[in-house]
Amino acid sequence: MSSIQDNKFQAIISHAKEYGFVFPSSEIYDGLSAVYDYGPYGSELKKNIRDYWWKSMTQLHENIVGIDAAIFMHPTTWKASGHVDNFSDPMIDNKDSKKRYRVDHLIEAHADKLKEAGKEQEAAALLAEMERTLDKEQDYAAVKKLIEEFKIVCSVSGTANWTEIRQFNLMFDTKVGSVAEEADTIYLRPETAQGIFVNFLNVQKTARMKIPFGIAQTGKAFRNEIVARQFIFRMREFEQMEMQFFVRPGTEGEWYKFWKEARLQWHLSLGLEASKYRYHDHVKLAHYAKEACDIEFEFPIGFKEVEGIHSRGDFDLSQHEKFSRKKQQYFDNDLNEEGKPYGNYIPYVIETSIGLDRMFLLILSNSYEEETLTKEDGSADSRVVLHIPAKLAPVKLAILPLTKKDGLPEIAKELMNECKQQFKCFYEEKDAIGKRYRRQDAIGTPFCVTIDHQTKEDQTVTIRHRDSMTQERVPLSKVREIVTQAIEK
RNA sequence: GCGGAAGUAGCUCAAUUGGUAGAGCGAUAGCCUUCCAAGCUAUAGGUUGCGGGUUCGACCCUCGUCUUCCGCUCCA
Repeated sequence: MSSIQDNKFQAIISHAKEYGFVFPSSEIYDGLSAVYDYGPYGSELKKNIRDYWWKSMTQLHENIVGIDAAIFMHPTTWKASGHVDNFSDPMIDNKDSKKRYRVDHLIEAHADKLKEAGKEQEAAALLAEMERTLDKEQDYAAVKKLIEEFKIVCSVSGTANWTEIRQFNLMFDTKVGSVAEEADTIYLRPETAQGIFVNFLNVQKTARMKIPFGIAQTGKAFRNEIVARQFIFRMREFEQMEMQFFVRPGTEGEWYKFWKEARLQWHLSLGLEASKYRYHDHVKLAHYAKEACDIEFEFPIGFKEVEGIHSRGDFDLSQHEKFSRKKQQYFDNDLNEEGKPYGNYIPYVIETSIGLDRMFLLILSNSYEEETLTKEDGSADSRVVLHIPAKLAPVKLAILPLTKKDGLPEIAKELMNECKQQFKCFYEEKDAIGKRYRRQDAIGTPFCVTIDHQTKEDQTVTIRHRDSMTQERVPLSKVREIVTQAIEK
């Protein structure tokens, strides 16, 4: 990462705070690491991105419906999904090499060494002891002792200078039940997907969906990241926009291809440059995946994942069928080549999963520009402008009377009342007009309308375009239509 | 988690060898009525990150602590 890009990223973070897009969480208490709050303009932008996604999924696709599942889910959900077992391993660090190990891997590797050296009994004893202390009792002090007794050393530093054993748990947990002792531990969901899977049949039956069909959901998810940095790119609390698409087994390949292409098109539909996007196909796949790729975008901090498309097979539904003992099958009435119904099966799933906060950062960082201008008298000038796509901009139209006298504010307020029904407007009569334009540039408002003395004579106003800074004279009565057209484009 | 650097007004920065904090911008109110920031007046805003120590006296020296940034480590 170059220092220029680095500075740009810092500038964007500062701008986001200064203009009410993103604040560090709990800032007056020195902040909370890897958690951020969205301010007045940030929450508008975020909502607009979410709405645009939601509409493109559930309104433009007749075979996709939405749900809003709870963040709390039955704890068994996460056993079924693999999150409990696969992502909560005890870890230990070697203080000299700074290398971090999964404790079970470290001990198993040592046992293998013992076996190679012909000390079968010792190896067996070690593994048995690990099973008792680590897996059954989860007595980390005893496991640490075990490591010391067997003089297990780090393969890099060769020392046995270990930290305490710590559990790096992906999931946050909390207690359900008002009486503490009787309370059960439940988890804050680490992904929204499982809320869709456990409701698969509810949705399919009540909305009378036929395969292939999709279920979309947006919502918060929580992950205990080991290192959380890079602003809102990696947060402990974040929002996902996910769509799980259920298909007949055997057709997953073509649907994976379809969604891989369709999702990139969605990004490009916002007018973002294709050259800033690329696919990253996964070679090493997660435990649930058959095929997977990321859509990456060139952020100021380099190419980073914004969205993932995964072919999950029937892993999730099969797991839930196994753990819940409830059939998760779909009866397919369509006829196969032999003229018979396809019959019962567990559908395969193609997942599209995009991080709303990452999309927000994408829009923000890609929109940000420090422009150098030349004034009419030849002197240098500058402005900071956010080229946010009009349909996503927090404020669509600023209504500015040139002066606050002579009846201009009255006309402006009339226009305000007309337009605010339709889209977000901002009214301001203070300060020089140039200064007001700059303030709107800084929050990405695509249009400014100025009411002047001529307006009183011929009912026209100047409309000023953010990106080009050009102005045109238009009838007052056309303003609402012009803005509406631009944001629906 | 480890190593390095930094914390003074919303932002950018001042404050002579230690002598109880200032400016510009920004904000707010008013003046001016002007189509692309930086005209005039006034006002608000700081236990100098926090806590201890040294000192007659600490933004300044010292110790601890917290936070942020950079690098390493980890990452579904």
